[in-house]
Amino acid sequence: MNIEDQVALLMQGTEYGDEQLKHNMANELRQRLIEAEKEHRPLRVYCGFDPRTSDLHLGHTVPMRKLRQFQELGHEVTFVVGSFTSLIGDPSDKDKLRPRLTKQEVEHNAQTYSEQAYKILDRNKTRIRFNSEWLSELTFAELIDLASNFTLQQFITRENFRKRWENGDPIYLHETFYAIMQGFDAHALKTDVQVGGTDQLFNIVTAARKIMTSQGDKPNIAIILGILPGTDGEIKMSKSLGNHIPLLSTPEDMYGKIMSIPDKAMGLYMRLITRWAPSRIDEIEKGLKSGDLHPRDAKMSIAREIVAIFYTDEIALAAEKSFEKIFQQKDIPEKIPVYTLLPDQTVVEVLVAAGLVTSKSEGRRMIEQKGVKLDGDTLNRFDAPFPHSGVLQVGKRKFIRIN
RNA sequence: GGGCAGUUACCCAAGUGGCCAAAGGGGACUGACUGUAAAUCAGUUGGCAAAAGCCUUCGGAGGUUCGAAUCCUUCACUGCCCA
Repeated sequence: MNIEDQVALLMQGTEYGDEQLKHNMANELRQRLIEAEKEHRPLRVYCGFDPRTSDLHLGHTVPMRKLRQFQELGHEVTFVVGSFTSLIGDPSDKDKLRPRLTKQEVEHNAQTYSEQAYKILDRNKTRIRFNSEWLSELTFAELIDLASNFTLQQFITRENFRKRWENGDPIYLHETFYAIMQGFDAHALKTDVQVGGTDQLFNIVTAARKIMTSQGDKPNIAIILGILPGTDGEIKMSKSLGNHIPLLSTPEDMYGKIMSIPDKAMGLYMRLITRWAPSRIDEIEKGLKSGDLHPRDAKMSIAREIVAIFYTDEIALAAEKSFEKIFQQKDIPEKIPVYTLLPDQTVVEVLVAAGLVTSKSEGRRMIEQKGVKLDGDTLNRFDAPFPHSGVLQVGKRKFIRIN
């Protein structure tokens, strides 16, 4: 791929909050690509991951997709596990109990994390490093030297610190070290490019580049990716906000959840998580604008593409068929879980036992709201004995076969 | 170290002795409408119970009271001010 096309692809989905900065980064990226080509070397690209969560969702895959694009263009990708950070423990989220992880836990999480990451990254082309390798070696004197590159004002004017400052939320001194640590990662790896979300803008653009410069390195180029909204289409995808799409969803569920995002979020989904090239995305957006392409069909192709990333093309197609059956023909899907009826179970007991609802009260509510159907007939009595075997539907998307 | 303010359900936030399972908003869920959505409208949103009702919950632990989210003591955490 020629360098201009590489730049276009690699800048796809980036969000710097400042056109000038975006422009500068694109230019630097172009220069660095030219340089690397002359030197017959790939770019060194890295992204850090916090191994604390192991239940990943689509939002976590955004930087991975970007790394994959680099891999496909022949560049060298390092997946850095933020093991050092985890060992220290981050108290900034006071609601969440964030215990220090042991070395074993970090390694275990890193393992499960990377297994999910390999759905996107090319396993053979990915290097995994733990940042405790170099961060644990730093001396206090070295830390002071690194820290002297920054002023408190730089931190306090940062939006996320400023907000907390204004709200009276705690800002711990050591939180400022994270930026320094991240910068040191880039220095230790001598990276050309660093990938991260908009929340990493400061860490990458300001901190990492400054530290690298101070250590005599060429500063790395920041690829800052936009935030993937959740199923509500507005707010950042996050498990705690309940708007996430887990990677471990079933294909049908994943497909359905993607279909439920509002139309306006399609652009970000295409740019941030599909494998599509900029030209293809342009084409779709033109079609949508002119009315030649129905938004529903566009969204269906996005859903199919995303499911195919985590499963296979065949499975994605099957998920699509199943979706069409449920929503367009109002039929039941082909493959659904099975629950075997026990003697004397009432309707609500079956709902709970089959895991369709989390409590009897919720089951009762569902029935009162006419959200429970057996073979298409709405069930009205939750205390009645379960009528007969058949297909039980709860809400729009949950089905189970009752034997 | 001292003084003051604060900690409420998934999140934000009201409530300052009984009418509080706890206002309001957001989110989530269900239904109607649709294109699957969005927007809009209606409803639900601690658990158990058919229901009346019962049980658990307002940072933790004790106490006062017929009765506590609300008063007292103490512990933990947070902020502000002073040192």
